[in-house]
Amino acid sequence: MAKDVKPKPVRTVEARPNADTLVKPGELVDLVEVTPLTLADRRIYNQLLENAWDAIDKPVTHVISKGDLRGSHNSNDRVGESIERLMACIVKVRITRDGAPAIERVQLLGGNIESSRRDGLFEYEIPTRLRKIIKDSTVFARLQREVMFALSSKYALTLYEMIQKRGKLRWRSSERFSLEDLRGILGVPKGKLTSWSNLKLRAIEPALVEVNALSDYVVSVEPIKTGRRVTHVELRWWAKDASGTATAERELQFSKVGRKQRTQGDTLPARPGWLEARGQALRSETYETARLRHPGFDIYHVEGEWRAWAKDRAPATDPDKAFLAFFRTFAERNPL
DNA sequence: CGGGTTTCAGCCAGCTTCCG
DNA sequence: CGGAAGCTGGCTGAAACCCG
Repeated sequence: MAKDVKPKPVRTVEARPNADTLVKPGELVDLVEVTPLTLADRRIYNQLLENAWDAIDKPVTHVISKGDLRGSHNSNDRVGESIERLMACIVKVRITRDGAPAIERVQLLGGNIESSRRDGLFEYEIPTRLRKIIKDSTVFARLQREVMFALSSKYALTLYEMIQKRGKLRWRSSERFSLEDLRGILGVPKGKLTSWSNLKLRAIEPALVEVNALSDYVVSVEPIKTGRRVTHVELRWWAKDASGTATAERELQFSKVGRKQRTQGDTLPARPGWLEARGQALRSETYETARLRHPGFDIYHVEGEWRAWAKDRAPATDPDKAFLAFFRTFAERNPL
């Protein structure tokens, strides 16, 4: 550890959870490789981290009631299985050490004791090396517990964590991943979802729908091709405006029954790839406005028409307004 | 023809209901 | 009350289908 450190950036350890949020080290989100964990496992692990947070940097044994861990399941039987999976899980963590990239390997969970009483306590330790990772964190994610518990797809939680972490990074709002990295980060088991189409359909899209509906960020994933093959994706995100955040909060109050219908009806489909090739996406509010003003129209089709129309003209000073103006005339000329 | 998308049926986890 | 059985919906790979 270098002694002559410059002014330190915010460190994960300095961020304390409050009633509504819990904090998870940013580095843990970028799992390069992980043995498959279920959604319940991840939730339990986050609970354990939060519970230990006040003394996370000390070599002590933490204690939590098993009742707090079992979530909605009406017995403790699965807690033990989750704990075993967590202990067996060895993660490779991509870190920066003295400016150079490095890979660190560590178990998620140290030794522990599970009392056999039904309402018993669970004692556990955070591995030393993991504590060090937490201490060295320069990026942190603030996880809203309510959102975390509402997410139902196992990939949605991971995606949400990624965005929470990256959302704090003001100086960028997109990042490129190779498909292989993305599978690793999302925790897709080895050998599963090997084709892009299946990966998109089964992992990415369900996760996007949920995260967009329930978090305070809007997220999109665009495929990037090398030749004809999709080899990378561009992950973009931006903060929702106030009304979007309010909608997400309101949705969290509802039962999750029927959420699928509501969120799907409420979320714009992803911008198709062929449009991407013809110009940069407009602001999300613009699409939202267009959708509200002209319900029933295929927004991306109209955008295509607009791009074709505008191709030979001087670029508009305000493309968003120009598009909305074009949309109005288009809707008048082509009533549904 | 290569590659992406849609559809299908099997499988499994989680939840609810039933029964002792 | 606790466990077993049954149900439901999501996840999955494969195969059919579609497109440039």
